[in-house]
Amino acid sequence: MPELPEVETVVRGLAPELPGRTIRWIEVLRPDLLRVPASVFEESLTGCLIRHVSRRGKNIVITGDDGRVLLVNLGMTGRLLLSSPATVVDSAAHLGVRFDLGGGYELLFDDVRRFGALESLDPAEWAKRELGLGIEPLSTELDADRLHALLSRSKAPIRSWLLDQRKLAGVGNIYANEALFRSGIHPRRTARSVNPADSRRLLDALRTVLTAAISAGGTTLRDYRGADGRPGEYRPMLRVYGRTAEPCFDCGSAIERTVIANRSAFHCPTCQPSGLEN
DNA sequence: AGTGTATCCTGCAGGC
DNA sequence: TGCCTGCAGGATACAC
Repeated sequence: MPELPEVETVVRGLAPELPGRTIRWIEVLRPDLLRVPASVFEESLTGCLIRHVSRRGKNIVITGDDGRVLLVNLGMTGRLLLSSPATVVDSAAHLGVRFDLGGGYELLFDDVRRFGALESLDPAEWAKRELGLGIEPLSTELDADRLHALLSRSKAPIRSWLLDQRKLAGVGNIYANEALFRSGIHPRRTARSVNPADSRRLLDALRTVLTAAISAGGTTLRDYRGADGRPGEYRPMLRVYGRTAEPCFDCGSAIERTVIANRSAFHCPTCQPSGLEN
């Protein structure tokens, strides 16, 4: 599911509500969402005073007063919902973990497919984990030159490169395909074939798409919801993702679906030449 | 070392 | 109606 804009939307929904609240108790209904025994998870977080909510890549980072981090990855179908006295959530059909925050507030992790994960990390573990994540695409530390330098080291298909969280953190299949369309780059071209001018356009396209999607509250294909339970509204703005055989908005050619590394890729055969024609 | 493939899991759409 | 196949916003253990 959830890529950077969706996770950012969840974080923005939780950030005004969670800090200052304490995790009173935790109920684990689906232990396979954790990487440690439920008792260990519960013990490490019960009593934790929440200080801060942020995002790193596709991860929701909930930091406690002692620096401990509750790291939430939504996987494909995960939802992190805030139930409050004013807005009671009763739609969690696949509830996995429930955090009681007192005062009628509950943080609910709901996940149909259970590809999501919740982890409790001490500051050192979190610092180590974060080192493994690539640069944030919206960070000012990333510019076209740096992106080009990173791309030039890989002969992986550019679509695969964009999905690799160790290189760039937060981009998933929807926005990778959308950004490649907008920058006129065929998804199967090698990363190192992307020249400086391409890199400039790709970075601009990534930022345009991610920023617009955040403004729309993300893209809901089926399962995604914000912390308030509302779907995202970016779907109608998608230009290639899920539009197999439909006309390209720019040139009218039929959008093609191919498979790269076991995952669908969508592109316009006219607007995104493979570079292998001649 | 750096890639692509297969797998985890459930639900839904489409074909017959 | 019902069965079957394929497909889905992700991450990761493997084989090459």
